[in-house]
Order: sequence, then structure tokens, then C-alpha cells
Amino acid sequence: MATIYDVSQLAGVSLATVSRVMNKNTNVSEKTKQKVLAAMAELGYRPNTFAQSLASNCSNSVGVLVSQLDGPYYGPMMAEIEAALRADNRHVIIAVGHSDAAQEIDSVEFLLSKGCDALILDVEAISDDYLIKLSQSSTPIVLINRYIAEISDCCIYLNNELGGYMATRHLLDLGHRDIAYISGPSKKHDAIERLEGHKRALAEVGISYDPALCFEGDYKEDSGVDGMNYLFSQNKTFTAVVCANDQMVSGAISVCLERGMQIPQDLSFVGYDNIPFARYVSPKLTTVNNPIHEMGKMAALWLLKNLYKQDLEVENVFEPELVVRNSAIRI
Amino acid sequence: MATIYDVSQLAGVSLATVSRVMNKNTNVSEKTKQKVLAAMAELGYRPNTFAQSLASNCSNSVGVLVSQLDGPYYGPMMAEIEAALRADNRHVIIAVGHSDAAQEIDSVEFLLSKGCDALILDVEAISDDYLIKLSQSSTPIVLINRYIAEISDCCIYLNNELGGYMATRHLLDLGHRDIAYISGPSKKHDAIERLEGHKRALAEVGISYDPALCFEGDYKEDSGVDGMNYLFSQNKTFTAVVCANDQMVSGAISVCLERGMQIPQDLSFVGYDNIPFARYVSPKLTTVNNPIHEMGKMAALWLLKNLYKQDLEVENVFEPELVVRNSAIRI
DNA sequence: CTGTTAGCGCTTTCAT
DNA sequence: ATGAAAGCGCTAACAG
Repeated sequence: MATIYDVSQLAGVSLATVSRVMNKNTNVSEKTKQKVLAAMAELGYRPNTFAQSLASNCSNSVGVLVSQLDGPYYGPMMAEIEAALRADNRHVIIAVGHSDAAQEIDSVEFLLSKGCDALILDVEAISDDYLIKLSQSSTPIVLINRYIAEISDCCIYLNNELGGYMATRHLLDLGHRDIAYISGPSKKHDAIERLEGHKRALAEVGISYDPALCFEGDYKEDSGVDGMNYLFSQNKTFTAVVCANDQMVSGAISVCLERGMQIPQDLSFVGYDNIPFARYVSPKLTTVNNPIHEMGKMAALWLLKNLYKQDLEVENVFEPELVVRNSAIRI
Repeated sequence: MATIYDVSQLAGVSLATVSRVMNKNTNVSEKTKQKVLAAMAELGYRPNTFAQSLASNCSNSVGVLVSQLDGPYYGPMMAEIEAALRADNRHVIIAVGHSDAAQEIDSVEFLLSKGCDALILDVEAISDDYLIKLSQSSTPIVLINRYIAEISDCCIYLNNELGGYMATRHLLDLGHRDIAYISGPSKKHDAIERLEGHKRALAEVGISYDPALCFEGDYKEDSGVDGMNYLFSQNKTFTAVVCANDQMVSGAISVCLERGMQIPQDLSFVGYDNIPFARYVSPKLTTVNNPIHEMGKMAALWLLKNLYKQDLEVENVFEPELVVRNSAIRI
């Protein structure tokens, strides 16, 4: 493998000059620049990134920590992050936190030990305090899907409360009055916020929230199944159910279908996230759009702007949108 | 940030000794080892990976190139790769190839330029020749979802032809005789192989393959929609359709449902891949299981064994399995 | 505009 | 078992 030294020899210039043309330093005459470029091409020269990183203290890598890699949720986000960073010749290192505090912390340590220039974190279990402290260290972080007032500038998040409100409000507008709710884990911020929105919509029309009509799931399909079974076991009437994410409505609907029910004729459903499959299942899901890929992109742009000093506009908070399809009808 | 030098000072030993304990070199007395460990702990020492990589010419990173990050397919694979490598303190750098030859090549160059110790590639468009040549370079590669005879040792793949055969054979066994097929892109190896299997099953019972009953999709939901519309427009009779992946059956079924058809009563479907959603859509999909996460894991183990010299068993070829659910019934 | 030179923090012979 | 010292390939003052 050719080194910068070989290039400088071939081009008949010094190491520094070669380094300058690599780093697009302007103080190089067009002529020498061409000589150097030619030498590089001839040698098939490829700079050693480790030597660069060691000398410059910049690795051009950003670590991305997500809760999980499988599932429909993080793929689109990772795709946007990779694309935005890659376009600027930076690379992304991935790590998975499994929604567990110890593993999440271990993962940020891991990423830090790998010398990332910055971290993009989608973490559930790590405490606010830890993150605030982390944000004060020399490695910049950006938080996706989480709002912490003290470090709001580096938070990219969705207005989940509003989304929860919209879902239930839609059902209310369709005439439903007995609305069940299958929630996400009560320790996840977004799950709490979505449920808050649900309650606000209910309160707005004077309906009191009935805990018996609320089941706490874990965002996976199976807990939609469990939730539905629980709700049926309550012997309460309800004409609609909102689920805190689309995967759970998928599970929930499957048990209804197995019982021979017709959806949405017998029961209306509203989901959350608008995952790709929401348009293809039957009935097509009425759901709240979660612009997760846009947030991923924005996180990358945030870094490009604040760390790598590009001139870019960045927005922190995203608004959910109701996507009306066929799983909820007027009562 | 403390350096190895600080540690050596505090412990009262030389740089070399500190380096030895980091690298688990045996030639260190237990006593000095403890002194060094204590010094490290006290300083919160974290080795600089770039200096390590520069000096040792080993980065402990492996590049993973996939066609896409969104979609249900690659998540499970990436998850397994990350977990297996991470457990051994290696990290994974991701890149996306978008099933385009130029972008795929650009991605491997990118990964190589980032100093990866090895590459895990799931590439569609790159030529066999390029890959054979690449495998002869100093950076090991392992191919997922692809078989190239000349470098079969580093290929981890599924017997796609057999899977295609199984899907159609199942329908045949259920009494179907007029079976349509929605294929993947004719330039993708796995799509070709699956179709081959379909043809073999047909031939086995003396049915001649009718090109008019075959539509070439692109593995995405929308092409399942297109495929179904095409098939209906042919005015041919068929009682079942096999799709080369589950996403396309999802799209295909949605158009049937819109036409007021009952699935599987009016038309049977068999898919391929057994993506997570296959169990939750209605009807639950009868499909061919694709152990993509196992293949991902195996690719990681292959590297652990061949590159990082761990003592492990690795298998190259995986067998598909028919998963019988509710989307196909006896005619 | 170009060259010289001193590191960046670690690994790895080679001595002892 | 431990230490001294020579790099690994590059960047970034500094000098000219």
C-alpha cells in the first residue's frame, strides 16, 4: 500500500504538500496540485485513515445507537443517517442498546472507545442525568425521539402527545365514545406521551379515562395479541381501540379476525407510526405518521452543521400527522 | 484523556509493559499486571484505537454492505452481525449499495478506505469477476446470499432453488394446477433461482411453464400490486399464485381484497422469506422461511473464525423450510 | 506557495 | 519478566 511518502517522492514534492492537496488546503498552486493528483492516481494511493485520525484527532465516524435493528422502525432512520453522512464521506458505526439501561450505557462506552466524532442516540432507558452529563463531554451527541429540556438543542423529537391526541380525537370525531387503548411500555417516554394525548382528547369531550380499558404492551405484535385478549376479558363495551404503535394493532387485529369479527365494521382501530406495512395489511391502517426517517436525516444534518461546520438549516421538533385509511369508521 | 504513557508513569513501569497487559500478553507477572490495571482504573484510561490500529494494522472493524436498510429484510441480519461481532469487541460500519453496480462498488471502496479488517457483502449487482478479484486482495470478504463457485468457501447462502420448488410443490400437493408466479428482478440471483425451483416443480408433474402467468416484479409491495393487476388482465385462469417474496404477496393480496375476493377461498398464495409480518397479516401467510438472521450470524462467525482466529464451526449453506399457515388451501 | 520537523498514542522487535 | 527505542502514516505548526 502506497503511503503519502511514496506520493511525495513520485510527485517530487514534500509530505506537507501532499497532505495539503488531500485536505483541500488552498495554498497549493494548481500546477503542483495536478502533479500530486497524478502521482496519487498512478500509485492508487489511499490515505490511511488511522494515521489521519491519530494526527488530526478526527475520525469522520459517528456512532449510532438504536434500541433494535430488526423491526420496521429503525431501518428507515438508519438509511437516512447513512446516506446523509456518507455523502460527506463520514461513516457510521452501529450499536444496539436493547432498551436496557446497562446495555445502553455499555453501548455508548463502546462507541466512545471506538473514537467516534459524535453519537446519535435513540435510547429509552438511560437517565436524563447521564445524557446531560454526556452532552457536556467533548463528544457531541444528538438525541432522537427524546426531549430533555436542559439540552433541548441537541434533541430531535416528535410531538408524541399531539399524535396520541390526534389518534383518539379522530375516533371521537367518528362518533366513538368507548375507546380502548393499548399502550407502549410505561417506562418509555414516547409511550407515556402518546397516552397523555389520548387522555387529553378524552377529557376534551368530557369522557373519563377508564384504566380498565387500557392495556400496557411492549410495542411488539404479540403484546397487541395480549392486549386484545385482555380487553375482551374485561367484558366492557368498546367500539374502537387505539394502539400506541402499528405493530400492536397488527397483533390486535389478528385476534379479532380469528374470532370471526369484521374490521372495521365490528371494531375500529387507529395505530401509530405509519410503518410501511400499514398500507398493505387488510384493512389498511388508519394511523399517525411518525416521520422517523426525517428525524434520522435531521440528526445527521445536525452533526454536519454543528460538528462538521456545514451551512445547514436544522429543525428539532416534528409534528405527527393523521393518515386516514380504512381501519376506523364512523359508528 | 490519559495515554498509555500516563499509565506507565503511574504504575511505575514501561510503555511496553502496559501494552502487554492490554493485549493479554502472558509475559507479565501477576503483580505488575495488577499495578497496571489499577493505574488504568484510576486514570479512567481508554486506549486510543487509532493509535492501536496504526501500529498494529488491525482495526477491529468490519464493513457490512447491504442493498437497503429499510424494509423488513436486512434488519434481522444486521442485528445478528452486530451482536456477534460486538461480543468480541469489534465494531461494524454500515454502507448501502442500493442494488446498483456503481454504488455497490463505490461502497466497497468506501469501506476499504475506512480501513475495515474485513467486509461482509450482500450485493446483487457486482459481477462475479469483481468479487473473485476482491477476495484475492488482503482484505477478507464474506458473501451473503450469493454463491460463486470459485470462492465458495466465503459464500453464505440459501438454497433458493429448493425454496422456490417447495413453494410451488406445496400448491401442487394441494391440488392446484394453474399457478401464477410473481418473480423478483430477473437480474438478481436469488430471484432467478427461486423461479427455477418453481419451474422444476411444475415440470415434475408435467405442467408446462406458461410465461404469460409470470410477472417480473422488484421485490417491493407495489410490484405485487402491479403483478396482480397484470395477471388479472391476462384473462387466464389460475387458482394460486406464488410470489418470490412476502412483500409482493402483501401487495398482491391487497388488490384481491379490493376486488372483493376472499383469500384463500378464491385464490391461494404462497410467499417467500417469512418476514415477521407474515404471521400477522390476514390471512397469515404460508411462506418459505429464509433464515436471513442465521446467515448474518454465520457471516460474523466466519470472520471470527477465519480472521480473528477463534475456534468455531461454520456452515455455508442453509436450507429453506416451508411454513404452512393460512394463505393457501386445497382446491 | 512549499518544505522541515515534531509529534499523535500505540505496538513490537531487540536487549537485558 | 521488563525496558528502550524505532516506527506505523499522517497533520500542523513553523520557517522560509
